[in-house]
Amino acid sequence: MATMLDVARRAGVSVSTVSYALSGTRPISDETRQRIRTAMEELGYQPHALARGLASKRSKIIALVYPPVNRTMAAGELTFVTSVADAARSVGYSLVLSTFASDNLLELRQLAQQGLVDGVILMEVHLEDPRVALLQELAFPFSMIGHCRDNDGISFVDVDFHQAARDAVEYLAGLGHQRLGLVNFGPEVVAAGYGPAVRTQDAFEEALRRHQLQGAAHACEPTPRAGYELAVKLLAGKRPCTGLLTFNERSVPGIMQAAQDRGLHIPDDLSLIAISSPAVALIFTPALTTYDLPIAEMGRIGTEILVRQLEGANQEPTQLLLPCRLVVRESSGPYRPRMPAPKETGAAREQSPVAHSAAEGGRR
Amino acid sequence: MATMLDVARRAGVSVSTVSYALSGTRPISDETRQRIRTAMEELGYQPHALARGLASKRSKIIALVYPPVNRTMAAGELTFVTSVADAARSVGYSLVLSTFASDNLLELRQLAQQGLVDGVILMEVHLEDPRVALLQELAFPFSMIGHCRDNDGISFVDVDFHQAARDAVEYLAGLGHQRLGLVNFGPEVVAAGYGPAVRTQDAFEEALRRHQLQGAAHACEPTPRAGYELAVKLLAGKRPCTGLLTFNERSVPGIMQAAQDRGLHIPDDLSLIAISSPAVALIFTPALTTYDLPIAEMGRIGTEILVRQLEGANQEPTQLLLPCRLVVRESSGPYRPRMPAPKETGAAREQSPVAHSAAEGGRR
DNA sequence: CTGAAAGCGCTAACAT
DNA sequence: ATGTTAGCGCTTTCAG
Repeated sequence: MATMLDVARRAGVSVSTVSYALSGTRPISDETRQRIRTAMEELGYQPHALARGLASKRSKIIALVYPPVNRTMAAGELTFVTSVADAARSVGYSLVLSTFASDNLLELRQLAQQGLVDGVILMEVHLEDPRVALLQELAFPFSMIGHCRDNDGISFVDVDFHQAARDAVEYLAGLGHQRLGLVNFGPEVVAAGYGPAVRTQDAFEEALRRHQLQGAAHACEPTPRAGYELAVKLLAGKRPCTGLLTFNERSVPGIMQAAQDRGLHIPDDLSLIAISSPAVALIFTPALTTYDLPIAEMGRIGTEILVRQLEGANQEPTQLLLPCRLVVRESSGPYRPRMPAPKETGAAREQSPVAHSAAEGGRR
Repeated sequence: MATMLDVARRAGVSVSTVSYALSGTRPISDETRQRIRTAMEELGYQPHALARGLASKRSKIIALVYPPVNRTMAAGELTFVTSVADAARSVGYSLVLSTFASDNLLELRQLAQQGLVDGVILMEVHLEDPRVALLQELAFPFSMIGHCRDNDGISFVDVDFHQAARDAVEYLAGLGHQRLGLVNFGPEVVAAGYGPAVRTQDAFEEALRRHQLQGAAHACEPTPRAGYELAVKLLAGKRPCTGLLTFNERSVPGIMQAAQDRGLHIPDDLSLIAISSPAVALIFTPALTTYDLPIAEMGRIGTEILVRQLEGANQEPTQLLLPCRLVVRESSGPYRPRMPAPKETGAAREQSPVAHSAAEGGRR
């Protein structure tokens, strides 16, 4: 590999001139610049990233800290990573991916102190996140995809789960649904203070109260089986849920299966709404009505706010809550009460609306 | 940040002693080692990755080159990345993720020449892959997840798609299916020589011939809609396909929907087999019979064979074709000919087997 | 507008 | 068993 010294010699200048020509940090005569450029091309010169980093104290590398938990099912997960990688590359940074767990502060400390990366992006953030405390203590630059309870001075981008959950409840209420359910993540995840789980649940319950609707949030492991078992319960009885909201994509197949097994039709008997990536919505039949997560955008913004911190002076932190857009597909619709009908039988369809709408107070 | 010199001073030794104590490259007395260790702890010393890399000419970083194409739908995609990251970390390497396209040789050359990474792992490999030629020309260490037509001297790990496709045909034949279809990727992908697409198709067609079965491979974009449209065609006519194989996960929802719309029951009327990750299999109803892709294993092995190359002397290349295990779930079963029945009607079920089994020659 | 030279923090001969 | 020291390839004062 040709070094900067090789280039300098060939161009008949000093190394520092080459360096300055490369960085543009000081004026170089056109002629010199041209000679240097030529020399570089002839030698196929590539600046050495480590040497540059060592000398300048800035590696131009950032890390994405992506703990192996709570990952959503589908296209979304990789999208986060690639959107960050793309965004980083477009501003001249490399991305290293770190997959250690959220409670592995040792690895995080190492990452921050070994000089490899200039800053990190935290994912899977919890309301109280020990990683944040550590990074602040080390005064190490970081941004978050997600946010904590206390975000003083921290740059982050997150989805507005509160708004999404509230809107979803209102949307369902507007369709005439009176008994709703939130299919959340497992109990430990909520207990651990995983942001999306907690915020969605809080907003859901609050909206329920405000609109005087029946229903509750339910813990559910992120598996089709768990979704099935929960849905079986929620759909049983004479006053089953008719509207379900979930951020737990992996449970959706189970929920759908449970509905089908009970002879319930989506969306006629049950509206199902997911907070999810559009790609996931389409793999289901019927296609899911969703609040679309702007995943790629979050990745991009998370990167940008970190890089701005690294490049610019220490300015104000950027804190961004992105809205989720409601995209109505096939899994949601107006409340159309009827008797649950056994599979492959349409018989009960005609009479039930009356019975139910009377019982429920005859909305619509 | 404390440097090695700080440690040396505090321990009353020279920097080289600290360095050797750290690397274990030469004998250090227990007492000295202990003093050094203490000093490091007291100072919270972390070796500087860039300095170390610059001096030793080995950054202990590898790159995963993951072009943004042909990605499968689900858990699999991130699993590749995380399994590589985990494997790398476990042998003391960091992972940088590069997402430039396969034909972006400029970026690849840069990556290889800027001294940041010691080697790369190539993904989404094509039969003739220009990236391979470039890396060989640069004599830059690499391994592949996937493999080319000519793999002389190259270490790789891949799934044995040939075996999987052949086995799938034989499995379906054994169930009595006579008219099969392969739902492949889009025509450009096959034409471009994307390994899995080509190998699966070749093996499929060959197996069809050997077993004297009807059927063909069909191009299909990786979307539910394309899957739907293709399946509608394949399931139409009086001699529709009764067994379908696909590596194209994204098309599966469409295929299933098409079957359902035609009143076809899976697996009674149609067996559907996917070459896929287990996680994907379970999100469908019925759960997919699959040839399970050992994704995490591939990521791990791909990393290990690269690192072995980097650490060890230049030994023989490792070339590994991993088998896919058939996991029978709910989407495949014996050929049970009957008349296609309209939705929610079971009437035709009883009589059709007779008609069809006569027509097909009465297997079973 | 350009050079010279002192590091950045570490490794690895070369010494002893 | 340990110390000395010359780099690794670049950035960035300090000087002109």
